[in-house]
Amino acid sequence: MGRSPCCSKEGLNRGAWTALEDKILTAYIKAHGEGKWRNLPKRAGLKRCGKSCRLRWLNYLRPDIKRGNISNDEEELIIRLHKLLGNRWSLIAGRLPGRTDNEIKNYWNTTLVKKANAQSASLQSKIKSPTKCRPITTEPTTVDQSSPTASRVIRTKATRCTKVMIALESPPPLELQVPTTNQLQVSDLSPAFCSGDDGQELHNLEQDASQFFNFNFQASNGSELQVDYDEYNQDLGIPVHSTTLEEPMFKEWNTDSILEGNATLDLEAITSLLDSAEWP
DNA sequence: AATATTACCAACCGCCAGGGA
DNA sequence: ATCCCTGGCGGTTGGTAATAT
Repeated sequence: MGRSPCCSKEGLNRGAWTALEDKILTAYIKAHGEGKWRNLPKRAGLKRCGKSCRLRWLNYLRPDIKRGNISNDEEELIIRLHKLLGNRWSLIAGRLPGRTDNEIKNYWNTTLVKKANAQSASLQSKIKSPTKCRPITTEPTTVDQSSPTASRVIRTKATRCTKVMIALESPPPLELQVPTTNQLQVSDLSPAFCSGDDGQELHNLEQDASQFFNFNFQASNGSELQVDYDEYNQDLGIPVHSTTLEEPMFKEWNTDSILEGNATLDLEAITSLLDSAEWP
């Protein structure tokens, strides 16, 4: 006997989410909170599997999701954590506020695997000829200026960021010490990369991290997130019910109210943990 | 300019663990 | 103790944009 599916898939929408579905899901969760995923689609009037709703919310719609490319610092952290934790994406993501396990998994599978392979190849060649040092080539950090509020179009398709636009008022880029080739090689073998003179790095990282969260998730004015249930339900061919989404429900929709007070990246603590002898 | 290939990422799938009945 | 439900996780797939030929 096979396992019963999480929900009946008949008549359900599949594939990319539409902007309207996103609005409905967002509004519903804002009003009723997360959880009860199985019942959520029916109650929200969505023709989606509950699992799909959960995934969409966690990976895309959550207001504390950090959009934009992975920074070099995050990348280094991912690499180090992956070394320690393996493919425990949720654990890794838990140490990178605003990043989802899916995003990190994708990033690893598409980008870092190649770098890791290149590194190991480099390491092997280094062992054969120790004088040859191949530094890790890090791609230039790009800044995706398309915040969730920057556009009303909710992109659900894969988008590649190839053009970099840096706003004049943007904070100066992180002045991280670029690790020397030797340091990288050492880090390749042990989690001791961050030991030593990285106090300033961590300070900068912390500052940078706080910038991630000090912005206000632009509380949508009611009209922008207003969901026309009637129209949507008619489109779906389901009975119209009178769900009213009150505008005030969006008033406190910002990261300050959603994130915990200490949600800023405690990279220092993370690094200390990684470097501590107690870490397995 | 057209076509083929590659890169990327959102979404899906199946399995598993924890908790409640 | 057992069963069932729910939520969560990691692997994989499919679609599309970008790039190469």
